[in-house]
Amino acid sequence: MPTLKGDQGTVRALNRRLILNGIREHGPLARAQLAELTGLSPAAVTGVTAELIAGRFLIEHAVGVSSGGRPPILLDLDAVTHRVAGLKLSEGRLEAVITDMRTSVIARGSARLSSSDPEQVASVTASLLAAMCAEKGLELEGLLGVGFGLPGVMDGAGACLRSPILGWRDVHISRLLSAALNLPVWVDNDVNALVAAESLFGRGRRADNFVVVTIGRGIGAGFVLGGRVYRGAHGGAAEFGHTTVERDGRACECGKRGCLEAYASEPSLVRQYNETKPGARVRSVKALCAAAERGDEQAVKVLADAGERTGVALANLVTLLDPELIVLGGEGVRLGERFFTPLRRALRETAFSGAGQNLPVYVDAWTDEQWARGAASLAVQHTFDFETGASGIEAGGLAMT
Amino acid sequence: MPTLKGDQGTVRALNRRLILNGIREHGPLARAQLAELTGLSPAAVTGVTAELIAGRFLIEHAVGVSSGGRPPILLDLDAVTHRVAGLKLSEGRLEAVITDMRTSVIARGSARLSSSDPEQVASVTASLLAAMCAEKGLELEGLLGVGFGLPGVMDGAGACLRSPILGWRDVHISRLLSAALNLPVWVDNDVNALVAAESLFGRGRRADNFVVVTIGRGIGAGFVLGGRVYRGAHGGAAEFGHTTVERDGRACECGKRGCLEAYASEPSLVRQYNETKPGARVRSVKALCAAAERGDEQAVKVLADAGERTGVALANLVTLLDPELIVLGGEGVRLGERFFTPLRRALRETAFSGAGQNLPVYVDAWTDEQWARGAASLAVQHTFDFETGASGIEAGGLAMT
DNA sequence: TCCACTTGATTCAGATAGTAAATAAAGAAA
DNA sequence: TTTCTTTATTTACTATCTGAATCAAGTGGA
Repeated sequence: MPTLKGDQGTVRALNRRLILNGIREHGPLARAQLAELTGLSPAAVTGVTAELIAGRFLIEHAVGVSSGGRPPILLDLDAVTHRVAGLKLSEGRLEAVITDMRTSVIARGSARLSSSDPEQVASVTASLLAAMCAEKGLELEGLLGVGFGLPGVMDGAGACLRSPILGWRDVHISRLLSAALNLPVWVDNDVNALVAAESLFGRGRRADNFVVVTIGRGIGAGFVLGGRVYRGAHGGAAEFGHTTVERDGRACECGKRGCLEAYASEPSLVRQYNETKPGARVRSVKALCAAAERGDEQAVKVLADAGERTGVALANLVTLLDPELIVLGGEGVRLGERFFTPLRRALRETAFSGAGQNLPVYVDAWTDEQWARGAASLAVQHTFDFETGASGIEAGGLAMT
Repeated sequence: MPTLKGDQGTVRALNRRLILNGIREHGPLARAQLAELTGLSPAAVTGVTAELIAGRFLIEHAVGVSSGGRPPILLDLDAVTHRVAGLKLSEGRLEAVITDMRTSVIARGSARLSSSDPEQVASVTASLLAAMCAEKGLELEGLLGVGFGLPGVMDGAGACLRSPILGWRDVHISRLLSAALNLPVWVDNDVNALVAAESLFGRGRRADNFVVVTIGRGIGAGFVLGGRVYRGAHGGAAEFGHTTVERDGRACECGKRGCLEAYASEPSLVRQYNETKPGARVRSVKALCAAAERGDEQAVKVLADAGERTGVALANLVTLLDPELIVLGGEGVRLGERFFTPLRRALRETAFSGAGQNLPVYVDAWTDEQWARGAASLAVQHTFDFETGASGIEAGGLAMT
C-alpha cells in the first residue's frame, strides 16, 4: 500500500511539505501567496511557516512592494544555516561536496581508494568529510545528513543489491556509512541522485514527469514519474543503456547483444572507431572528437550513428513515458553536437505522434562535481519531502539507518 | 505539486482509503487486524469502519474463530448495496455492464452506433443504461457512478484530445455524458480502464508496479507505477504499439515505420501472411490461427515472428520499468501459444539482468465484456481512492464533471 | 496632514479526528 | 465458576485545521 496513514502529525507534515516546496518551486513568496497557492487558510500558513522559520529552514527574506495595503513579507529558503554532504563513489575514487540547502557547493574534496572494499569506503568517507568540515570551520555533527551515490542497484532499505563496477553484491552500505559517520545517510544509485538534483533545483524543478539520461562509461537513466523518483519493483528500473536497439547486434558488457550501451557509451565509441578505421588506435573520446573535428569521416560517422541510435532509443522511451522534458548529462556531453544533433533529429522523427516534437531536450553543462552535488541532493530532498508521520511512508529517498 | 493538502477532512479520508484498500487487498479483516496492518490505533479503526459501515461500503461479514479471547468480527466489502456502470466505446458499438463494488457483472447490454458523433454517443449511453436498470429493477440515479472507456488519448480534465479510431479531436465527452446521465462520470482510455480493473481485483491487486498490454486491432498498454495509473505529462504515455522495433521497417497506420503494431497487431498479422504466402487471402486471425493449426508453415512463422518481436519490445519495457508482473489481454489472447511461447522466450532472453527471469507474465482469460468491466472499475476505483480533501488532489481517476 | 481603504499577518473560538489508556464484551482454559 | 485472553469501544486529552475578528502597515485622495 503506497498510501499514507493519517495521524496527529500527518496534517502538519503534509502542509510543511506543501509550503516548503511551494517556495522551492516558485521562489520567495509571501504568506498570503502561499495560502493562495496551497489552498490553506492564512492562519495555517502562519503556523507552519513559524515552525519552519524556528527550524531555520525558511527566513524572512525581504519586504515586497505594497500594492495599496500592508507590504508582503517574502519568505525564502534559508541557505546559510543548514549544510549537507554529498559523495559519489566510482571505481577507485570518492568525490565529495558540502552544500547548502539549495545544493550550492560550499566545499569540495576527493580521495583515492585502493579498493572498493565497503569498510574502506566507509572509513575514507568519514575521514574525507571530517577533513573538509575542519577546513571550512564546520562541525561534522552539524550536517543535516549525507547523500551517497554509487553505480549500482539499490534495494529499498539502503543495501546495494549489485554493482558490477564496484564488484558488490548485497552490501549494506548505508548501515556501514551511518555507523562510520553517526549521521543520517541516504544512499542511492548515482543517476537517481542526479535526478534528485534536477528535480529539486534543476531543469525538473517544476516538472512531475521527466527523464535524465547520462552518457559516459555506461549509459544510464533516471525517471521522475508522478513527482517522485521511480525505482521499479526491485530497484532495477531505468536501465536505459541495456535496452536492445539491434537484434543480435554488438556484444555488450552485460552479456547480451545489441544493447544501446554497446553502441553509444564512450568506450564503445572508441572501440567502434578503432574497429572500422584501419590502423586507428584512438584511446579516448577526446581523441575521437578531435579526429572528428579534423574532418575524419569515420569519426564523424561513428558519432552520428551512435547519436542516431540513442535518439531512436530515446524516442521509444518518450513513446512509453510521455515526459515533460529530457535532460542529458554525464561526461558524454563532451561528445558535442556531432552526437547530439543526430540524436535530436532521430528523436523528433521517431517519437510517436507529436510527443517528440515540442519536447525540450536539455544538454547539461557538465562539471566534475555534478555527481557529488547530485548525491548531496539526496540529503536535501529529505528535507523537502519531510517524512510524514512516524512510519515515513511515501518518504522520498531510500531508507536512512 | 503532487502533494496533498492537510485540512479537516484529509486525515479521515486518508485513513478511510487505507482501511478500504486493506480489505480490498487482503480480504475480510477484523478491526484488530486492520489496526495492525495500517498502524492506526484501534480507536481510530473503530471510528473509520463505523463510518464505512454506515455508508454501506463495508459489512460485518462473519465472526471469526476465537484464539482464546473475544472472537474477531470480520469486515468485508459490501457487494450488495452499491452499483456502478461501465461502458466501452468502439467503432460503431457501445458495450455496457452494471457491476457491484467488486466489479462482478450484474447486467450487460450493448448498442449499435450509426456514427461516432459525441452527442449521439451520450444519448445512446443514457438510454442503454436506463433500459438495463429498468430490466434489473434498479434506479439509474442509484448508481454510484459511471466509468467510460474509449480508444483515444484523454487529458486530465475529461476531454478526449484525439482518437483516430473515433475521429475525435478535443471532444469534452465527460461533460456530454454527465449532462446526459446526471451521474458522476469517469472517462479514460480503454486500456487504462483495464489497468484499473487489474489493479483493483485482478492480477495487480497487491502490486504497485505492473504493466498491462493489450493485443487486438492495435497494440496498447497501460502502466501502474508507484501504485497509480501512469498517464504521462500529456496523457499520452504507454503507446507501446508505437515503439520502434525495426528502423525503416513496415509502414504503420500512424505514419511512422517499424512500429511494433505494424508487425503484431491482428490486422498486421493477416496482412503479413497474405503478403508472404503466394495466393493466400486470409481475412481474419481466426483463419490464420486455423491455418497454423493445420501445420501451415508460413502461418506458424508469422505468429512466431510477431510473438518474438513483441517479446523483445516487452523486454525493453521491462528493462525500463522493472515491473512486478505483466498482464496480456485483449482479443489477441486467442492467438494462443504459437504466439505467446516465442514472446515469453524472447522476453526472458532479452530483458536486462534477471529482471525478465522470474517475471510473471499472465495471459488473461478474455471475454467480450472485459472492456466494459474495466470501465466500471474506473467508477469503483473512485471509491477506493476516496478523494482526499475538498480539492481532490491525488484523486485516482480522471476528472468527474 | 489626515483618514478611509487595502492588503497582509495574527489571534481566537470552534470543529474534527487522532492517540493512549481504561473499560466492556465474549469466548477459552483451568 | 473464575480467570485469562483477545477484540472492540469509550473516554480524556491533544494537535491543528478553518473562519472570523483583529491587528499591522502601507497607499492615496481630500
